[in-house]
Formats: sequence, structure tokens, C-alpha cells
Amino acid sequence: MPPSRRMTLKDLAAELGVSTASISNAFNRPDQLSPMLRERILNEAKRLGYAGPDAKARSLRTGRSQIIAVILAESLTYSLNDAVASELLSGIAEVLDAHGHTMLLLSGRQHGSETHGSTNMADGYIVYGLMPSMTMLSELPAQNPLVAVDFDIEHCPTIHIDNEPASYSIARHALLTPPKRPAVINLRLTKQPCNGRITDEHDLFSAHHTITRSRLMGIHRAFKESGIDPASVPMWNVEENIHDVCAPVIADILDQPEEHRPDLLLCMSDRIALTALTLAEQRGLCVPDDLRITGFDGIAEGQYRAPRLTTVRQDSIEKGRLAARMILGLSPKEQKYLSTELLIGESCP
Amino acid sequence: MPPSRRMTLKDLAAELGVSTASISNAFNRPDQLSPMLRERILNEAKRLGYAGPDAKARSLRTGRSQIIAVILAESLTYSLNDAVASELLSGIAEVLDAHGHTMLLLSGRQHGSETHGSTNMADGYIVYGLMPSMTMLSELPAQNPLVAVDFDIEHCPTIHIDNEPASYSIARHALLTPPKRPAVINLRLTKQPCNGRITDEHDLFSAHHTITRSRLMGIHRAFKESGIDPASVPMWNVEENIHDVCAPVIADILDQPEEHRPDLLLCMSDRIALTALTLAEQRGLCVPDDLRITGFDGIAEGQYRAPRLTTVRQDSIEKGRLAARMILGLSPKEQKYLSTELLIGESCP
DNA sequence: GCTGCTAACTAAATCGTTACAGCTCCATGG
DNA sequence: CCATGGAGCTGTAACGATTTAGTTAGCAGC
Repeated sequence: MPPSRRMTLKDLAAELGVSTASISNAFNRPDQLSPMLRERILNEAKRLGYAGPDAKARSLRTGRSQIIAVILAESLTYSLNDAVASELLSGIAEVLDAHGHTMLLLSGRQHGSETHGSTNMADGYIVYGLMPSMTMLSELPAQNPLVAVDFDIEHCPTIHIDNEPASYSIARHALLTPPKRPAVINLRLTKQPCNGRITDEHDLFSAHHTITRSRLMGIHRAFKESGIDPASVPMWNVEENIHDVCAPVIADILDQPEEHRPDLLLCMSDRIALTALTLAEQRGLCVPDDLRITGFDGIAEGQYRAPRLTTVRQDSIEKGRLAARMILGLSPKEQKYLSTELLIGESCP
Repeated sequence: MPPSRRMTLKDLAAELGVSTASISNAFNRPDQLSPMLRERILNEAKRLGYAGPDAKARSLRTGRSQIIAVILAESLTYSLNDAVASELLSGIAEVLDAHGHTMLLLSGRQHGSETHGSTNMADGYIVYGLMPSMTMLSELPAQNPLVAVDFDIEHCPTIHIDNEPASYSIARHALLTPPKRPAVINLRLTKQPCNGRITDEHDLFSAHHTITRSRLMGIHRAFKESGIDPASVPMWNVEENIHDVCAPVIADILDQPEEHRPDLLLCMSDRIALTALTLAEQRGLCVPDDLRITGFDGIAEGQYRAPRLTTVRQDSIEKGRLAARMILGLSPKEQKYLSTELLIGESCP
């Protein structure tokens, strides 16, 4: 036996003088053979360094790989460092792991034009966020289950939260104390890329970004209810939910002369709000006395600090758990809305 | 053709009246057949809904899956929410993605006693951190490449940083301003689990955790050099690098009567240091005037705040990139030490 | 003694590709 | 006119498992 080639199930069968079926059963179905033979096989396998059936061959034969692919709208580099996406992945991993599955990470923003060759190996797909191109999704094997999170696909079970009411509730809370100069910081909500002040209202609402769009609707509803004309509220936009991208926009906002500087900042995400908090503190502004700030998401970083962020907590971990359970068929595949919770921190009491 | 079964390469070949080899070549090796035939095949494939060769079968035949497994010492739930691990994963993903590979996430802390069935499907393994049990590693296919990060495995290329000198340098910086009451917060450095004050010096240095051990050595060296007996410095320990686990320990430290409360806190990680910062601010202590704090790692969260954390930055993204390059054979497989950088923020000027 | 049943095992087909060897045909060069 | 060679294609043997159907042997019941 040349040690060059790895040992296979067949080799082991020959060595032991039994059929390959018995070896396979010894590893997979203990009830199908006598305990004596099973033990003999397992011992000999260990002695000869056979680590068990090859996953590649098994997956071809059985049609299943025990792999669930998570397709993230953004790049992996971004997603892995984004708290919301990370929590989602945590929840997914937790459930998959408990049921003997593993997680393959893919990005919808495919490198170059080709999708990865290993894409169609997965047993199922969890899609997170708005896909830049739908072609990738249409190329997935149709018979494999697909679950979407925070993004609607036709005829596909989806997990979301109710963004409009959630956003309305936090805005309403903030407006209980009437602001002198409120402002809103949107996330990627303009048709044309715009990192700064939104001057043309008509440029608002890029067709697709329904999540942040709903959040802005909620905010507008709260404004109207408080007798404030939404059109009179200055709006800003950031292109990416990343500190370094948000910082210059927020610096512009805060560096205005005091009589123009907002005293209430409604932010579309905690990342934006935290950046605002940092920049305010660096300028010696007191939060919440000089400036009140709200976020959205409820990430840990916003709660593990002083002052804590006033925000809407969405349970991304639970989103992930549920998505994984749906994919594995442990929960019914349906449209599911998870509840949110208003967290009132010191940043906007 | 019943639409029940998925279309295969062989079906397509029959439909077109060409050999399976030509279909395969049309998808994989354009130079092996005439452009005319290739186009005909690709068109027909699209028309009949054949999405390309099946990854499961291909991986069996070729022996490669284009999948690299990342085995994390901690649970996936922890790792995905830890900034250092996330940055490492980012770096890995970036390089793998650029070279047509995908990333499979595994945890060394296997669920139950069985390792995942899909483990041996990967083409290579990147191991991060101290494995709770080495049996998992010994079961990996021996002919597949293995690269370790922050953890020594015999005869295995490894990527680390020089923890002792890095830790020494930041401690020395902190001690330039002589502290009245310095203290150290260790990370999982006791033999017996201990979340709080370390009273018995003999209990220090759990056999394995060489990283934090080296960091403490560096701190001790700096103390000696400043004429301070390390044994006189109170030491504390936290069991997990998580806010909720660190918080009670740090609360104990800060809630001591003022004459015992430390004025310098050397923390083994940024996570610990940030928790300390938060708790100090909540108690109205001024950092750095009442209390100076240092961390270790250089995570973004520590720099995107005011005051910024004084810390040692290790480039975890680069660690990941390098690990991925080694696994793919793009960089020589060797023992590699990456450099670190002292970041001086306002938390300990 | 015959039938029927179960436990324990085997033989062979199959999963969907890739890769190797070989075949045909036409152009080229001597 | 024959040899040479390459372009373009085909046929088929792996790859390493799982699974179905089938073969024993042993035992119980009548």
C-alpha cells in the first residue's frame, strides 16, 4: 500500500476482507451491522489512519453537503466588521452548528464577473440584504431552499422587521422634547451617490433601498404629527455605514455656526450615531444637553459606553437563528416580522 | 425530459449530440474547442436551464473544492463578534475571494463530540488561536496545507506577533509618568477559572495561554526597569474578552475607596480597556486625569471614540491576508512575525 | 421437514464530473 | 505522395463514497 495515495473506504474494505457497504455502515448506521464487526472496523480504521468517509464523495452520492451558504449583499470585508451583520452570522452559526451543518460565506458583490465555482455545493442559501445583481440569485439551484433576510424576493420566505413603525417610535420619542433645529442623517438613500447635505429633495429615495426608505417614512410621520414640516428639516446622507465615511459628513454638520448647528440628530444607524457622538465629544459638545442623538439597530457598542445610545434594538442574532431554522426546515418557511424594542439611553433621554 | 431531476452535463450532451467532454471544456477550457461549438453549447445550456457543472461532482473528480476552512478556537458566536477575530476573517476573505476561493467557518470547540462531516472537504485549513483539543487538528487530512495564526503547531507555518516586546513598549510608555497605584488586568491567565482579583501568585500562568502570558512578561519587564516590584502591583483576571464578563471585575476595581483605587490600568486587550473606560466615565472619573488606561490590539472601536485608547495595534487584517496567501501557496510557508505599532491616544498620553 | 422471518452481510449500480487516450480530418512541408 | 502535426472532437475510466436489492444463515413455529 503506497502511502502516497490517501486511504479510501475501499482500501479499508479490502484490508479487512469485508464489503465497502459494511465500512460505510460502520461509520454511518451502527444499527446495520453487528457491534463486533463495527468495532473491528473502527479499530482497524484508526490503526491504518483512515479518518472516515470522504466528504466530497459523500456529498456527490447523497446530494447533500451539510453546508449552508450565506450570501451577503456587501463585501465580506465590510460585513465581517459590521456589528449588525456579525450578529446575524452569529445567530446563523449557532443553529447550524447545533445541527451538524457548517457555514460558507459568499458575497453577492462577486469578484469580477464570474460567480464562485463552489456556490452550487451548498444545501441551502440565506441571503442578506439587497443584492447588487439579481443574476447571482437566479443562478442558484432552484430545488435548494432559499431564505431572505431584510430583503424581499418573490415567493421566498423572508425575515424582516417593521422599519417604518420602529423608526416612527424613536422619532416620536425624540420629538417629545421639542428640538430647535432637528436634522436627519440618512444611509445611502439618494439616487446619485451623495456623501453630504441633500439639497434636492427629488434626489431622495433611490428605487431599491427599501429599508432606510421605510425608516425615513417613519421619521417623517413623527415630524408631521409634531407639527413640523418634514421639508423644513435639513437632511444629510452618508454613502457607507463606516466611521471613516460618516465622519466628514458629520464634521460638516457640527462645524456649522452654532445658530445653525442641529440640537437633535436622527441617525439611520447606530454606526452613524456613534460617529456623531464621538465627533461631538471631540468638539466639547455635551450630549444630550447641547445635542441629542438617536441611532438605529441596538448594537452592543452603543450600549457599552457612556452616554448610552438611544436607539431601536433589532435582534439580529434572533434573525439569524430563525433564518437558519427555516433553512433546515425546523421552522415553517413564511414571511416573518420580528419585533423591535425602543432603547432609551442617555444620548437622547 | 422530466423537470423533476436536475439537468446534468450528460443530459445536455445528449440533447446537443456532442460528447460530455466538450460540454465540460466549454465551461472550463475555452481553448479546447471551437468558438462556434462553445457558443452553441453555452446558448443551449442557458436555454435549457443548465447552470454549469455541479460543484460536488467536480470536487470529487478533481480533488479540490476551492474551499478553505477557517478553524476558530473559540465558538463562532464569540469569534464573529470579536473585533480582532473579525478583522482576521476579513483579511482571509479578501484574499480568498480574489482568488476564486470561499471560506468555510468551523469552530474548534466542536459541538458534542463529533467533528463536522464536511470538515475534510476543504482544500486547506487556517487555524486561529489555541485549540481546546488537539484531536480535531490531528484528524485533518495530512496532505492538505495547514497554517496557524497566533498559535504554534509543530512543523506548521505560523503567523504571530511578538507579544512580549509589544507589551513591554506600551507598559514602558505608561510608566514614563510614574503611577501612584498601577494595576494589571489579565485575560484568562490563571490555572483555575478566576474572574476577579488574583490573590495567589502561584495560580498565575495557566500552562497554555502563551499569548497573554507573554504580554504579562513584557509588562513585568517594564515594571522592573522602572524600579517597581511587579509583585507589588495588584493583578486582576477576566475569564472572557466580553464586556459583560469584564464589567463586574472592573466595577470591583473602580469601586474601591479612592486611596486604593488604581490611577493606571494596564489591560491585556482593548475590549477590557474599553469596558474600563466606560465604567470610569459612568462613575464620573476623568480619563486620563484620574485614571489612565491602556489596551492591546488596536481595534477600531478604541480609536473611533473620545478619548482614544492608548494601545498596541496589531494588524489582524494583514495577518489574515498573509495566512490566506500562505494557504494558497502565494507566499512562502514559514514562521512569520508581523510588526506592531504603539498607538498613543488620550486615554494614556 | 418445510415455511417464513430476521439479522448480518455482500455485490453492483449510481451520483456528475474531469481527464486521458485515441480518432478523424485537413493543411503543411519535403 | 507520404509523413507529420495539430485542431477539434469522442469514448470511457476513474474519483470515493452510499444505497438498493439480494444472498446467506440461523431460528422459531407448526
